[in-house]
Amino acid sequence: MISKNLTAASTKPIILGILKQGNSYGYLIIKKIKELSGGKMEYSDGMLYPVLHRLEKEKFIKSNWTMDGGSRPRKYYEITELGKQELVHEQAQWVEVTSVLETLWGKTSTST
Amino acid sequence: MISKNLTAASTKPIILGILKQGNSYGYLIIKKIKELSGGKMEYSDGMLYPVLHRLEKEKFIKSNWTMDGGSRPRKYYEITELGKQELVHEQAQWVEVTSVLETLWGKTSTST
DNA sequence: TCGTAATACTTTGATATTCTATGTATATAG
DNA sequence: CTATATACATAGAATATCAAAGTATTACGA
Repeated sequence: MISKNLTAASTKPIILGILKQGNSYGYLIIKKIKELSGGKMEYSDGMLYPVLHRLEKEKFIKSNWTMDGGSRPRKYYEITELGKQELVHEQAQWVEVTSVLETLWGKTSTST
Repeated sequence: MISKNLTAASTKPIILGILKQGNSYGYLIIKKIKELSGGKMEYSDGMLYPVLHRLEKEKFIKSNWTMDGGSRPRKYYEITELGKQELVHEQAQWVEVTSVLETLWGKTSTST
């Protein structure tokens, strides 16, 4: 299992990344994350929905209810332009930190 | 500046990584992180010391006071065997999550 | 030698975050 | 008709965080 901190740090870029691939809704996003991580990351609904609400409040995503004939209502989320910008920003930060870590890992592994 | 979440997620591997390179003490660790990140990550002392205490309590690092002639007392920290194992573990998790993100980034950038 | 800045470590507690638990409701399979 | 999966929502207990304040020593210029 992925640690709490790391989960927290990756939640935003993962959700935005998934939505950049195409619109989706809460329940499906949870499944997609589980699938993408090979089961290593698993969000409960109580964990994910509040994050979606926050991201929407911050204008990174927007939602609209859909009732595809027959199925029950779903709240589809879509990434906004602002959200795309934020994703780029998140990406840059991730690379930044990873680079610091790689410097350290590189140096620590020289002893073979 | 690096986001709070990402800072939180990287604190442990960064500290353990620095100490794996060689013993160090709080004040110097703060400076080293700032230097390594090109100023993008900056810990206040109030942020770092409690983390060191926690890591020591968890047996990932151990400390001993030194009084090199002339200079004031310093609490040097050293990584333990358990700490080295934990670092490997942290590293694996980081790679895991980065791989999920890269999958998403890869797919999102196909549109050129 | 006096004052200031840098070094060095510590702890408290207000503030913010998180996520568990719980609730609602529909669709579907058996 | 019942159990389970789907689908979304939120209160608030529990926890984590970090700014701020405190202590003390050394270095250094005036």
